[in-house]
Amino acid sequence: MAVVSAQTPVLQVVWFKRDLRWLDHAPLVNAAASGPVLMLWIDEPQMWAQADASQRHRDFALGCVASLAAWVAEQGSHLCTPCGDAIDVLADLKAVFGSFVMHSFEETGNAWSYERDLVVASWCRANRIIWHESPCNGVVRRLSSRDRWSQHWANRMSHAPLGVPLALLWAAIPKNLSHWVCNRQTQPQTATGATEAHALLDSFLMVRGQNYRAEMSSPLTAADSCSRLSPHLAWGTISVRECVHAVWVRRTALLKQPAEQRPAGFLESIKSFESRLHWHCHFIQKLESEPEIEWRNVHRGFDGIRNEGDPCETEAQLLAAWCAGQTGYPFVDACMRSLNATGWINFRMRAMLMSFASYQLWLHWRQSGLHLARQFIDYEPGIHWSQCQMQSGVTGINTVRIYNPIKQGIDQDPHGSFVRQWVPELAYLTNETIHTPWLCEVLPPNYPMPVVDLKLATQAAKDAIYTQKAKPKVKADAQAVYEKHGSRNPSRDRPAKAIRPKTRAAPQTGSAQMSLLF
DNA sequence: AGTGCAGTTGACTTT
DNA sequence: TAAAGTCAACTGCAC
Repeated sequence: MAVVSAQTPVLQVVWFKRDLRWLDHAPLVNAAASGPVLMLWIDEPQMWAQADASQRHRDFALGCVASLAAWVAEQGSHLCTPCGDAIDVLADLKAVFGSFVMHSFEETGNAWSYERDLVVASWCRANRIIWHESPCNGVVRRLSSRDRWSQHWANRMSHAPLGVPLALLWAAIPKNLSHWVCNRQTQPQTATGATEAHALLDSFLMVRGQNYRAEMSSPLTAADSCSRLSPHLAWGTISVRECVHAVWVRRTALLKQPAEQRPAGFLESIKSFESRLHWHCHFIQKLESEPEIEWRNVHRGFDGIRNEGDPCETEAQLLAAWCAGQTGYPFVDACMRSLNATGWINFRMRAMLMSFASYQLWLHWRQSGLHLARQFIDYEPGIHWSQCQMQSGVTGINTVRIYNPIKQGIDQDPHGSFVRQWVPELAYLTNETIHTPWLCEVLPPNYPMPVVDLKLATQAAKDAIYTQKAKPKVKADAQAVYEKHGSRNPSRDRPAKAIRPKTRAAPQTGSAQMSLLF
């Protein structure tokens, strides 16, 4: 066995994955403290070939990589961005450097990335390479119980975000690896990366977020009033902890102002934003604890209620209409077309789109979920698949929420301006008819009739889902899902209601624990 | 002035 | 992050 002298500087490889930043980056700090650092991002063709990946993701990620590369260049080194399988790249590194220590964040990703990390871990073991993985945001690896999860999260957030390493010694990149060096000329010139993330956070907390709470629900206002940090959190150009600490700083500043000078609603909006940062990790934790969430119902008692195989002809047509924004329901179509064009739509509309596909169209969430995954620039596997399952009613622990697209349209887009923008063939209709064009005397040309009857389809979906939910075995098994994944955070629960006088005794609905779910 | 009543509101339950 | 239905309290108004 070779004896490595204490003086031998061992190469420290920082493997960047979905953490394309230099601030609050534990692997970078740890690497810098241990030896000469080589910065690595691997362009993995297999990753981009997965069913949930899209060019849109790649464009965003490459922009962030370019921004990271620019920072590394300013620091006097180079970001290595080889293309290929991680194993092959690591083998090349070993061939050139002999040995190294690798640092990265724990990744909670799709099945492909999970498998890849298992292969990398086993390669590291076989090749005597030490791989240090740092916890990512509030997600806990090998979590034994959900009971104390909120405390875990609070503890993670309580420490100040890490700065740039005080001393950074760069490893020399040998000539035979010079083709790995990121050539920024070939990267897209999108303005993105950590700098943009911090600019968004700042403008949100100082200005745009004042009416976040009130304006996040409508697609007319959400685009400006929401933080728009989601793709940055997904690609790690900013950490959740950086956001949380910025929220605390802003809240302190607001509280210092005399109440009458304080911008109305800002504190409430910031509180709402902070709770969503908590949710962010809460949902990713589900995928971390149960990777099968990506393709299998969390509650197996809902297996088979929808077609899990290849879509039949009717289903394929419904799915295609939904994906293309051609369902005949103007608000659904406007939201989908807007999403397809921009890569983003607000949360409530995402829920409505998913609800429509899952209930009125009765499509399995995996099919519709893949379309959304590819469209969302901010696709975050843990959040996405948890949400898909929730909005399809197959978790067993969440309230069934079936959205009415006509009501949502009237509530969130009362003057039809969002519909007019994205469904121009309906632009000439009046406010009164724009959400129900099939009721017009003369049908709008070039716009489809509803692909399903809303009333009938909604009723059929309710019957099916509630029948399933009411089965004793399904009810009983929901408890196990709750134990594994349910939120124990009481602050997310509705406060206990005061007992109203003169009413009959309120019947107990569900267990005390179940009422803690959101 | 007090009563009857249709319509509204809000809290709560069911699906 | 739902929607629809139920029930009781409340409101405005006519007698």
